[in-house]
Amino acid sequence: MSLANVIEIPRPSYHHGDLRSALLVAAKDLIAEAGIDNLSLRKLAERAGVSRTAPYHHFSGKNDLLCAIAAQGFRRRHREAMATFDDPRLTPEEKFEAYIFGYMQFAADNPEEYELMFGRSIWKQENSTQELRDVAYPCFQHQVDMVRSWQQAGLITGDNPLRTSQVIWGAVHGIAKLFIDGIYIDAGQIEEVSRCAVRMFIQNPA
Amino acid sequence: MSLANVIEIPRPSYHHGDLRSALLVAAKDLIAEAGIDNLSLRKLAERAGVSRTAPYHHFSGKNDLLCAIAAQGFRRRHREAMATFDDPRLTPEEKFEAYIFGYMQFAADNPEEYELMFGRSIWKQENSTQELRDVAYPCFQHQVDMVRSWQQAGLITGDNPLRTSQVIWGAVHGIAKLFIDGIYIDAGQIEEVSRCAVRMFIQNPA
DNA sequence: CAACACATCTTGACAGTGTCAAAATACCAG
DNA sequence: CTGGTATTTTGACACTGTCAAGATGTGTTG
Repeated sequence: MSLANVIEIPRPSYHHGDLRSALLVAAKDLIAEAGIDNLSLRKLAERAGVSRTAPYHHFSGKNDLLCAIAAQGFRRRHREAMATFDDPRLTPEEKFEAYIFGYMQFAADNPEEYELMFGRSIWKQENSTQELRDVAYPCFQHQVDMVRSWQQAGLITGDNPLRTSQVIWGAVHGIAKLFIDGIYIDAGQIEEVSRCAVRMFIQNPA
Repeated sequence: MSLANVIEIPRPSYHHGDLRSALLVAAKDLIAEAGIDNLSLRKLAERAGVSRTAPYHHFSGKNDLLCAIAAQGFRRRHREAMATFDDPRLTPEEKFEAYIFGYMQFAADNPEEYELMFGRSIWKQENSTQELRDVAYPCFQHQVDMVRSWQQAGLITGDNPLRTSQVIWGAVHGIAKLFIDGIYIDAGQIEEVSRCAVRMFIQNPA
């Protein structure tokens, strides 16, 4: 049993073996294949080889399932971000650049998953699961910590790390969204836009 | 007959009087009341007092209707942006500030409409209507023109106006999205974040 | 004025969705 | 083996968008 299984699969279950994680895998496949809109509980159940309402014994509803998938995405992104930020071979400036480019890469590589992770459906009202919040908030906090370190290194301006982080995150998030949604920014421009963003945020680029 | 009617209502029709614009009005009401997800063609038809399939004689489908509503939003936002940018009493710096704050205000005042205008549903694939593109693209172009003028005034950095515009627009768009979707930025922070964004983008803030 | 063409609207229908209730099945502890 | 419980299934309901076919109103033309 691999480490990934320990993390993703909390309990082995009875009939199916482990329907819960099987559903999560099938859901990610469906999303990657044909987009978030294409994911329906019924198709999902059919692909997993179970009845339409079987998923309801592992997720309280569709929203619950979506939150679980999004939580996986946040975990993965968080790992990525920490890996590059903790790389001792990189200067603060290289780390900042890697953060921006890494963020855009993540969004470009997993557009549908990104759409879900930051889509309003799982966040608006009280839709977000406790699990999702527990996973996502540290991810958000890490961005603030990174920004604070860049400020202390004199790399970027701004006094309040939280506000500065919100602006920078807003920028990468907005660019990613415009790109993913097919509004105004296309694939060929994404790298140049990222570079432009890095230049604009770094102080004294001379 | 007001100017608005000349713009919004292309043709008076037969039975209902003008079902097309009545549907657009009812749709905007429904969206403002209970969100984009709450808008269904059937509820819409019922509110307009017609049968379920009547709207299909004025819009080719739901996507077509959504595009038409979004187009109205772009027209309104474009008018707003032009009005403040063409105000001769404002300095370039004041115009830039007014643009950022005006953008956030528009998003905050019409969250559901904003969600529709920049939602992926009407943009991805080939969903966008010709009318929508004809209205939105000049709106996008205007942002580039504004950025160019701010660059020429030495207010903001960056050589390529298009790239710079994409970054700045990405920033305001991303902040607006994070706020609207209820992720990490709440109503009390929005003004401070906007101010922080202005400060970060303006060159030599000393 | 009558008749035709056409725009407009309605009724009926179909496949698809999320979700609940109740019945059936499989598993484990006693 | 037996009882209880976790798991799954079948049936059902209210929705959704959309199409086909028929009915009705409107304007134009002969």
